Amino acid sequence: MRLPVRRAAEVCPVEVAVSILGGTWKLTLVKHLTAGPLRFGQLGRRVPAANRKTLTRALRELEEDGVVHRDVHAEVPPRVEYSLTALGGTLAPIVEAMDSWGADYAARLAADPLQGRGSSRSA
Amino acid sequence: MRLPVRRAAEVCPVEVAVSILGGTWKLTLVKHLTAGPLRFGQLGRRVPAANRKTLTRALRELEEDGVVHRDVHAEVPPRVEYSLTALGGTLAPIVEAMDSWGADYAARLAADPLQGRGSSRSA
DNA sequence: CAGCATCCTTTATGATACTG
DNA sequence: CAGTATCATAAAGGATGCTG
Repeated sequence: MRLPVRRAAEVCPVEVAVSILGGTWKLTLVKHLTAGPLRFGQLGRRVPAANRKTLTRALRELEEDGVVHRDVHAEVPPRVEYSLTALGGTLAPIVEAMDSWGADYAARLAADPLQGRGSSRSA
Repeated sequence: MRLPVRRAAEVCPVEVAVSILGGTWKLTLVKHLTAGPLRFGQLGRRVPAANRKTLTRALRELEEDGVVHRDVHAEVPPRVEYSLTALGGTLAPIVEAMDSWGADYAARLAADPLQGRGSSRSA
């Protein structure tokens, strides 16, 4: 459903960013990683609504897109640390802008529960 | 597939923004409307890759979410103008941030065509 | 012109259970 | 612990044709 990055690039630069970051949980994951590297389980506890498979897929795609680095430690039990790449670090302004906009939007919803469609899209 | 806004709000503010703006074409439409109101056909010509139905749906959802205003003129032939609401106008920083990030990303791709997955997601 | 109706395909996301 | 495998489902996005 999401545009391939190269095709998005032919349309509009914003669409490139959307195709890489638009997936559910992806920007939330990036946001949490902004504070520093986290293990798979730690990320999972920070985003309980996402199951392991979904989480794995999102992280793999972010990795393929060069946003996230995956560090597998050869230990038992396994330890896998995720961190932002240099490119991923450049997402900070986007994360901040969307975080504050989303917070404002949520505040409006709370103030006027009748506004917006709110439940027209499932999970 | 996309989270309902209210559920997203329980997870993370960034997820609220993603649920509203994450759909294909949506941020591109907002970007074009930043320059001023546009008619349906004008928007379509600016985003030729999206067909009428997809365009209509995206605009309706943006309208329901309070980002876009739809102005139907009682004329023949019909004239429908889309514009940003006040709330939609507050998206400018996000649009700018994602536009420049996407442009940088596309430039990297062009410089090193082997990087990224680029075609792992269809349209 | 700006849509809507219909039908279709893809795939994102999830539930659940198993494994090195 | 950090996954993978399998199966299921809804919904996003699209093609095409009709209409006030």
